[in-house]
Amino acid sequence: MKSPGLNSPVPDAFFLQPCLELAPQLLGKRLWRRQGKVELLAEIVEVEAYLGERDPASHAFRKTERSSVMFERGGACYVYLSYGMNYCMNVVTGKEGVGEAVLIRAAAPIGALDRFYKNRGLDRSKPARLLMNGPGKLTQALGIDLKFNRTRYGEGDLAIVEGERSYSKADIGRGRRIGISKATEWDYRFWVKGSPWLSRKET
DNA sequence: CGACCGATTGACT
DNA sequence: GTCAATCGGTCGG
Repeated sequence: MKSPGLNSPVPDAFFLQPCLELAPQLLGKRLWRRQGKVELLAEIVEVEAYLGERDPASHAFRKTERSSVMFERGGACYVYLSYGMNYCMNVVTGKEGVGEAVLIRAAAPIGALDRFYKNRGLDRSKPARLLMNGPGKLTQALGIDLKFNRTRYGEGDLAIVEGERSYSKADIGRGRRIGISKATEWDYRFWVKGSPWLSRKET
């Protein structure tokens, strides 16, 4: 039996919650993306929370031109270029003026995989788990780039929509964020326990 | 304006 | 496990 509202956009109030409360709730939600005539879906399985001025690892630690989108009203999309090579996508959370966002690190592809392989430039002989098991791979698979920065989820060709289920605390793993050099001890990463689509093996 | 540095990835030992 | 690619953001001079 399917959940009511499957694949319908999440309500606006969802984005207004505090970042650390919202982040685990994002697990099981889906990214919806219309790319030309094709509609793409992927279920979020791994995220990281980035707070504002009290989080040295966050781009919003200082309010700059780049990070200003993180201070917008929850539901904004923050995309930035990482290492000059990959795009990373975030869900801005909280009320306007609060500089918080959730980085989407990994997702499970839903439906036909052809477009995902094509967007990734991956040969079909490669395992599907390589399609979205990292923040840069995820954006590439979905065709997300800087054009989406400062747009709002649910207003264009990109949305966060309801999935088939939400995960309880027992189903969610929690640990340190990956790839940062500051505040490395903070457990702000959340993932779906046992998912084969994570960016790395669970430890 | 020059220098440094990443919220990463893929190729390679 | 190691390491280079690559470039916009940020900051110091």
